[in-house]
Amino acid sequence: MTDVSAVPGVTDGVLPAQCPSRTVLDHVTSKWGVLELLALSAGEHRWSELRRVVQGVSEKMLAQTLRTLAEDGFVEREAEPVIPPRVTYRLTARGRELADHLLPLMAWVSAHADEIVEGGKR
Amino acid sequence: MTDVSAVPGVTDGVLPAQCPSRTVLDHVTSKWGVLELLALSAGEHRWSELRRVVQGVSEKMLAQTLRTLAEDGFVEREAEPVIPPRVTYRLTARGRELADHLLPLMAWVSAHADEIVEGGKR
DNA sequence: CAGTATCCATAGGGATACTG
DNA sequence: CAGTATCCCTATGGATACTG
Repeated sequence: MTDVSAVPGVTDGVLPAQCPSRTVLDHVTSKWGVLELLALSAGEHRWSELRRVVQGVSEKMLAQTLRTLAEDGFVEREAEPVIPPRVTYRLTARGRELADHLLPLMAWVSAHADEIVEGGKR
Repeated sequence: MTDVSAVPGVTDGVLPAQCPSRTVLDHVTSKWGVLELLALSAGEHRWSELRRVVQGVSEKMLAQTLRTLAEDGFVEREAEPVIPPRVTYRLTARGRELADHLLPLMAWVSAHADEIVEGGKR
């Protein structure tokens, strides 16, 4: 069993509705957010690489989620003033901490995904 | 650093677009899904308790996400044929495994949420 | 009590075109 | 190359009413 008490308020209200945790959680668990964090956990990437690596993401969504991840201090953006432009994204220290918690989850999910989707509870 | 290679395809394609992992990941990281799993990780709950404990969730969304979580085999639904009806939800073995990976993440997020939302990267 | 059904608003998100 | 800007559509999700 796990130490549920490590998460505040799990017995009474499960994250009190409008507390900051809800916001951060939404950013972190967003469809494209996780995949981008996952991609960057393997090392820094340029914009065009991320577009390719995070299959299916639109430019709009890539820009949007990268911006919020940067605002939350998970991702660092480095723009070199050259032509053509060259922009690199990498995890910050905080982002790496987060990724350390995200990766085991992702690993577990991708390890069990097949039996889950086809077989249901069997 | 974390062992990125534990997640298949992180260097090439980050979860090959239409592989099952994407689907399961979406269920698991859905806005209400995480909160419900979190709530149930503290112990079994009745429908009405979940409504109250997972603050802000609508009946529609509660029903919908509980159903997909049940289909994925994370949650077990027990309906006792009494009047008034009494339905209890609890984690399955698989659900507990998942929660074990989810809880550390949640704990980290709620521990750091304040500094993240206000201070940005500072 | 534990849902389902219905209606409706809005935001998520895709495609395309344009720019420094 | 690395984005923004725009249009547009659908799915998410809230509120309400109804049922076994």
